[in-house]
Amino acid sequence: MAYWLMKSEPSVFGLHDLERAPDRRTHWDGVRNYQARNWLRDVFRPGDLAFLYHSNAAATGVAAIMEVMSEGYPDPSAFLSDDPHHDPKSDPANPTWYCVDLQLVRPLTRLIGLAEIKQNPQLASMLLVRPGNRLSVMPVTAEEWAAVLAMEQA
DNA sequence: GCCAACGTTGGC
DNA sequence: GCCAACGTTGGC
Repeated sequence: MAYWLMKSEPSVFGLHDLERAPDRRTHWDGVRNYQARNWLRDVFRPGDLAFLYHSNAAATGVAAIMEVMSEGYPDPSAFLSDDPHHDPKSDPANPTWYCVDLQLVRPLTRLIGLAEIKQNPQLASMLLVRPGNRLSVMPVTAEEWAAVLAMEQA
């Protein structure tokens, strides 16, 4: 079982939206980065857990825990001409982009802020805090996962 | 809103 | 295949 971190701008889709979604479940579509695509397509498995991370917001940080509910499958938004994530170069017969389904497990009792995460020596090597990292989907180690959750009580 | 850092594109 | 220009991400 693997752990992941998924970034989303709360003004576009955040914890609030996930809590209101049917079954508190969503299609995590629109990822347009090849490294992230490879993980979604090849590595994500049902039962994996993922942090929901709020990016580009007044308060950035880890907001919730989600569970992976599907294997990776072709991202339908790539084929919709009126979708903001439309990619005319993606061939439905050989899709470029993949997505997964995620379900809310629970919100964290408080937002674990990026600044706190950067200050935690246990999380110094977390991909999230690597300078210039622009991945919107990234793996989290079991140790990092536990260290973030330990901060929830602080 | 600024801007640094990065991935992608496209000319050659 | 190189690499400069461009667009995007995302913290601040």
